[in-house]
Amino acid sequence: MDEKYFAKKIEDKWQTKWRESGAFEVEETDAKPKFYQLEMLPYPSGNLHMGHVRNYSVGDALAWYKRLKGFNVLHPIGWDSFGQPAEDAAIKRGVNPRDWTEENINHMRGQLQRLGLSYDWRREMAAHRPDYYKFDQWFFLKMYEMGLAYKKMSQVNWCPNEKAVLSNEQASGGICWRCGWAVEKKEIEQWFLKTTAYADQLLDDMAEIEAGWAEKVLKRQRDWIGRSEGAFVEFGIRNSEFGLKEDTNPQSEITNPKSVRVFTTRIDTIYGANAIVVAAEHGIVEANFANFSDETRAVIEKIKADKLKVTDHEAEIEKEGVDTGLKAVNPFSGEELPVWVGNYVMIEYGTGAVMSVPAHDERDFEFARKYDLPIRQVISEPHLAHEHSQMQAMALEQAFTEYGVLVHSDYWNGKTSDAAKKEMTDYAVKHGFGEAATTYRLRDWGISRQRFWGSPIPIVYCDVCGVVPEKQENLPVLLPENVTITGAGESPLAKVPEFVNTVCPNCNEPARRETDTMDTFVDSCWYYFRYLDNQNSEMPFAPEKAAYWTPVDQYIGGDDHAVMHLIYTRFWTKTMRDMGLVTFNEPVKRLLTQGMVIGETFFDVIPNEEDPESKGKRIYFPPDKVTVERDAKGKIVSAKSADGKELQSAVERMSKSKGNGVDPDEMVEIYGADAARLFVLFAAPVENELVWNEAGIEGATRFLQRVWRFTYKWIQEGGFRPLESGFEVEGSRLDSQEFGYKMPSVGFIIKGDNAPGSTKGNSPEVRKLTQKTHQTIKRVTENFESLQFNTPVAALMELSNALYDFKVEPSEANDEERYAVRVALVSLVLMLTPFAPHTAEELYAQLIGNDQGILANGAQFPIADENLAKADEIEIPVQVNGKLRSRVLASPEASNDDLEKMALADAKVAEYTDGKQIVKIVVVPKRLVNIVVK
RNA sequence: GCUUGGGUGGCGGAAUAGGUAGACGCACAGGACUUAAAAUCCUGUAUCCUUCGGGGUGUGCGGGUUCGAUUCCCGCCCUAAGCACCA
Repeated sequence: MDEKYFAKKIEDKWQTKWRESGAFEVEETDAKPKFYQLEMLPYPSGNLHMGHVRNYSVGDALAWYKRLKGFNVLHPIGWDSFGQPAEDAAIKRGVNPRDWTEENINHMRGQLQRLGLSYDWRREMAAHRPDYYKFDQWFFLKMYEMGLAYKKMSQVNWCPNEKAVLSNEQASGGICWRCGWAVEKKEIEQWFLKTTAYADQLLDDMAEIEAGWAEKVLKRQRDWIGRSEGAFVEFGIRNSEFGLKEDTNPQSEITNPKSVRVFTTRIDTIYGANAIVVAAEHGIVEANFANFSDETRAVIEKIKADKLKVTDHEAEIEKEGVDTGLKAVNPFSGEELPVWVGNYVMIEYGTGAVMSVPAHDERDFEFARKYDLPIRQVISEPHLAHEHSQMQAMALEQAFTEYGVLVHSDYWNGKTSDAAKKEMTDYAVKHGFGEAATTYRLRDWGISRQRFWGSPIPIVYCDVCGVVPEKQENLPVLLPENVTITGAGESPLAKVPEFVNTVCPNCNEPARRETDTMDTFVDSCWYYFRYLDNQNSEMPFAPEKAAYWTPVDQYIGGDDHAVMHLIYTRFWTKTMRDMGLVTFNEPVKRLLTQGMVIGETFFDVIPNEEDPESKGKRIYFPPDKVTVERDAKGKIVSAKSADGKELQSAVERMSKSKGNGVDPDEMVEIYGADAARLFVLFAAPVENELVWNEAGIEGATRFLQRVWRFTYKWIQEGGFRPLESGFEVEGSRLDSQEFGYKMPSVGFIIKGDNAPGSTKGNSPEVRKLTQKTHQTIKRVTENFESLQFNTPVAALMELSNALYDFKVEPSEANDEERYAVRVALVSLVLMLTPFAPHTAEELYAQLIGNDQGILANGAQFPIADENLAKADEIEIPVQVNGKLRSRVLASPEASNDDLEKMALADAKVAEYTDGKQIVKIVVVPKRLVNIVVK
């Protein structure tokens, strides 16, 4: 054993050993319970960043913990390797996206391996390889068969100059990223997956995972799905010349060309309706458009045009509208209402038409204020109901959106909102002008992308047969090689004749392929099922393998994926269940969302007034090129660039472009993988943001070195020489029931009823150390079970400090002392494994005298012995009137009476109680005594 | 604007279930070792007062419940994230 701790040396050694022995390679077995530990797979951008390091360090710690707890742990990794950056690199630099991606994967795989992450590398998958995307296509065809994939018109961002479809990022700010032209919306036909068919299941099945998912994630998903219960109500149209051309209400089953159907969650407010407001695209507008005045038409055209503008979602859009002159009839009151077009009504949601009730809806209120429409209160707070019913009009300052009691509502007066909602809906149904309805915010998932670097959608267009799905046996539909990608034009594949021109799978006549590729979120929907069976060329995976390994026991990733990815993959699982591939509803039992890693940034803001496009843009400076002055508290006073320019600073998400990224390779080079990983886990709770601070990592190194030095000293100075008397000694490993894990030998093993480690020991020091050992085991175990990673590191540091406090020289230590140290040290090393596996492996090897490795030796996570963890004496604080005045030492078994007596007998306490009347004494067993005096 | 988290030393953060606030680490200061430095080891470090025994205050602010509140309740302030016309 080296006297000094050389991180690089032991990390190389153990990484090689693990690889050669296949230490983390697993297969299905009934011998152990399974545990599927999964982390979100990286996009192969070229370099690992600290966010990855954090994510994978947490996952690896859990994987190791579960292994040491006797589980058969599946811990795989792969690559989310389709996507825009590869294509952008191809456009900008003319590289082949495939080569670019493969190179990046090779580099990043090396980075992961240098971190010593315990993956089963045989199971690696990459989305861009045909053996994977073949099954994206396989799934698409299945969904097409099931009626879950369909085509419809939909909007994309469109650059009229480049004639190219842009992603949201490329259209950021409403201008094309390449040429700067104003981006427009354009309607093209695209493929959709029917996520809405599972809206209710996506909501209701949350009950199954509530215990393991953070509430904030579930809440965001609930909001995203946005189920609202309400009613459709039909308003007759009095002077509509043409009526509706067709039923424009996709969710409706009642069609009446002479009416407008609205969706409302507040049918109880219907007597307060002052208008019907419809979207500009609504059928009733189209049908009567010719009859409208020029001004009306102009407003409607403007509203439509505004909707095609790409805007940043920041600014609140001012309400705008126009009275069409059409008249609707409130089916409850018979009152005639004007029909308006309003820019705040969305054609995509509900029926594209609302009843405007300004008194009880904020948007309608704002609209009514602007156009001076009447505002009538029909819901009142219960205690004001009588008063309100006497008044004709109420001057409301703002909309009253709460539930209450109905007023000015004829027959329904006095009813509560709850009761009225139900009864009025029933009434509408009975009279044929309405029905109960549920609507969702969730839209079907548009998966068409007009890009090259994705999985081709396996559809063929035939002049004879129409839309024809490719045959399963013809999969994969391969991406062509050697395509020049320019970024201009509709879809890169459309310009590759060898790809486009094909024959119809149905009639063998010439036909054309679909040239759109799939959204990369498709790849990440089911990748973790591919790990189970990544060589399978017939099926995405064998259902038996899924039955063994899935659902995923623990998933870890950033909460930026709380909605999209995690909803899509839940949706996908439900379709796989309906295909008979899996038998459960939910793919992930427990989800841990980790916070971002952030760092200080320095930048200059462009004040340029003349060029409005670049105004306000930030130019970032790398922190190491910035001269920073800080005050005594460490706050930045000033920051200057090399040429003396005053810079602003902030704390932001790490990224290359901001110059505040930290290179994991550099960290590993300087401090070692173990120290870097240990620090990342120790620095902050996983859910929190982690502000990167270089200084802290030295603390992690220091801790590992302390453990190393202690072990070295005790081994070198004979602390673990055979015991001298009273104990049976063996030369090989042996299970020690007392400790729940194997206590292997360094020349000795203790056995027998009178072994000192199985008692508390005789000297106070030994008792204290033994106690600390078992208390630490208890704490660390509890922390792992509740997914805390910073506190167990603190506990291990305490145990290490306790060993340093144990002031006995190894050469002079007696059997009892040496045994206690050994138990503490082996426990410490085993508990350190999840955080610093290389160091732990090496220390363990030194302690037991063989190099086979922790897992091969069958070592397990230590188990705490409650009896040994218990303290002989505990300190009981004594309060007088709630203020801490003294402490007394008592046995943990001391009765309340004993504690009370001891407290009263205490001299310090007496100072505060003398001459006062004792009103009450509160005794909390094992906790404290509080004496209340007057 | 709405929703949900979060406010604890110079900093990151601890504190089962209402029961000793500040574990552990960083940073800083002092000491030991050394020719010296680094490393290491030891000591101290919420704050104010102190006759050095100790005492007062303190978990964003104001109130409440309780023998006792960082923890529970009410009101407010600040902050981060998400959503943003979803009827």
